[in-house]
Amino acid sequence: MIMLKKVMLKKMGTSTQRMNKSDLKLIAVLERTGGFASAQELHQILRREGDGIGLTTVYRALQSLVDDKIVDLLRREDGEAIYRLCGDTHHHHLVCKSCGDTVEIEGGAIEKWAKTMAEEFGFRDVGHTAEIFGICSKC
Amino acid sequence: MIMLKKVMLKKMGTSTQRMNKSDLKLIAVLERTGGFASAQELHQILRREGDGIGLTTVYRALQSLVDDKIVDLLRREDGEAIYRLCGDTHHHHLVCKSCGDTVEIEGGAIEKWAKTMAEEFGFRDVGHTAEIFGICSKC
DNA sequence: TTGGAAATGATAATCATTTCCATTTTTGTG
DNA sequence: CACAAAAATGGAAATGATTATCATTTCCAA
Repeated sequence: MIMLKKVMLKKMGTSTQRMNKSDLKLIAVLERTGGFASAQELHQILRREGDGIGLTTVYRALQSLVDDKIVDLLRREDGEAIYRLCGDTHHHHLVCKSCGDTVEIEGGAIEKWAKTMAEEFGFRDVGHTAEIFGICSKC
Repeated sequence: MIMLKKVMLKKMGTSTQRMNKSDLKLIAVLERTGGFASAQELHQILRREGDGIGLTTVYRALQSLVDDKIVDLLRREDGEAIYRLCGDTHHHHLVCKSCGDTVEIEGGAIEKWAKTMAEEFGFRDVGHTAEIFGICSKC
């Protein structure tokens, strides 16, 4: 798994902490399933496969992966958290409120806007979040 | 209240149902507070003002306003539902990660970006969120 | 081997949101 | 005005995701 290696390197490089077994399991499932999945769903998948991992550990691993920017956290329409492996580039999302379909989009304008605004108000060390949601053409 | 009238007409026009007292109360609070608010917060505000409205009713009224597209439903980062009047020109925030100070900023570039992206991918009925985080000059 | 730190997972707690249901208010009609 | 039907209301309990607690287990360096 090329992706898995890349991800591991990324984490080892940016953090002093090692990646633990649970983190790896979660990454593997997310890779395999491809799309989004909630913590509950990921837990069920692992259980179904005979893994005795606890729900608590799933939440903890996901949280740590999100902190390390290895996994993206988004929200379903009902507010439930859903997770997905990040790509390497910083991107934003266009999410369908109805079917959950997601498109990764360019955010050049946003980067510029964030930078400009931060400068104007004397902020430093800035980051930003930006998401667009609507109804996709299929729905 | 010009806005209030406009909103009422909109509702009466698109629905056979009349707008009830609770709906009006919620709209009034949302107008007054201007920004976003969660159901719990709206309930507290009304209670604080001596209104004995029940939490259930607040949720019901908000749901109905959302159905009638009078109110937008968004999500906080933690998944809690937040509501705002549709058509409000909304602003974005520049938040200091250290002291919590917040500046309301213009988001013209974002609005345009969101619209462009949505069109490009065939999405309709779109909204967006965008926040900038950083360290302010005082910190 | 061993001592301590990190990881784990069952259970309980938390919190927003929904569901249920009995009561109250509103509405239309004679 | 009176009255029955319909709509609205709100308290309490249920639900479901997420988080906190804590005792136990695993890992690893010395």
